Amino acid sequence: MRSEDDAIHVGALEIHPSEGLVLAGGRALKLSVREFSLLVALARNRGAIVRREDLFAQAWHDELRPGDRSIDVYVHKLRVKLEQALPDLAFIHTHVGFGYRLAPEPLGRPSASPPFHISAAPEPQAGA
Amino acid sequence: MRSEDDAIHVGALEIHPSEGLVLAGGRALKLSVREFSLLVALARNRGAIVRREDLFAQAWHDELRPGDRSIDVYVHKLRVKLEQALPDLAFIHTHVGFGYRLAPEPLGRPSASPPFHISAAPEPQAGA
DNA sequence: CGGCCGGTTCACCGCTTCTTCACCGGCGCT
DNA sequence: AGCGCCGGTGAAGAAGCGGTGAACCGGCCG
Repeated sequence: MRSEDDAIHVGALEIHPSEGLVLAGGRALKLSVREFSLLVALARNRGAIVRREDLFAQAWHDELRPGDRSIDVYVHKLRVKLEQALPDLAFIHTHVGFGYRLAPEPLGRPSASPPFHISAAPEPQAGA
Repeated sequence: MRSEDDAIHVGALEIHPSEGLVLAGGRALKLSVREFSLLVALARNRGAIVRREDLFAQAWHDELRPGDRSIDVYVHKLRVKLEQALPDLAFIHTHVGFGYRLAPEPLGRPSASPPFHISAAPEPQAGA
């Protein structure tokens, strides 16, 4: 009750950066420190595409070295846990060559009427 | 007796901080002073993740020294007594790297049956 | 005086977490 | 068609953190 002032809401996700707590549909998620940091970094820029370097800087407090795949691994871990908590929504979206974007979108086609429009994003949906 | 104003309810737990009394499913628990203080500290922040330093400050009224494992030991003692009183619920949850959280949750993995209701606004946030 | 009880500290151990590697499929480019 | 870039994913290995039983201590009560 006291910790809602700093909560970030992303769809059914409720993130409390200062507490290390994430509620998914009301249920507490069990995230590791890294997973949580990464989610917070994405959440602070929710709706926008965040570059890998920025994510690493915000979540690892260090500089991303070439060849480091840590972010990919943790994005995957986060996706797994989020999907298991909220199976009907996709939260973390990949923008190849740009970075990741956090937003609650229904599975399947996120393009019926996307609230976002990316100017130069090459959407990989063009079926051959 | 009926000081309900200061009673903290956590699932089947009923905690009376000012009386030193804890009822688990109606039965009184026999807790030591430390155990009780720790439980109260957790209960006052129920649902939230409480850092070890904060728990120690609230329950021991002292500053947690590095390497002090007292909290771990007492969390364990509490878990044993709580589990023996209410075998079907887990109350104290560990969040590695963050702290502990008090909340009644069914054993196993929280999957498709939330222990509590949360009116998480399922906003598809499409409109805009 | 001896036993009991609660609190603290210690030691060991198992699970969790983090990092890195390897492999794969998709895609654009040559 | 072949190649290289990029991200997805599973796994291995090492390190960190927390769980747990027991020893150790001091106070209290019988």
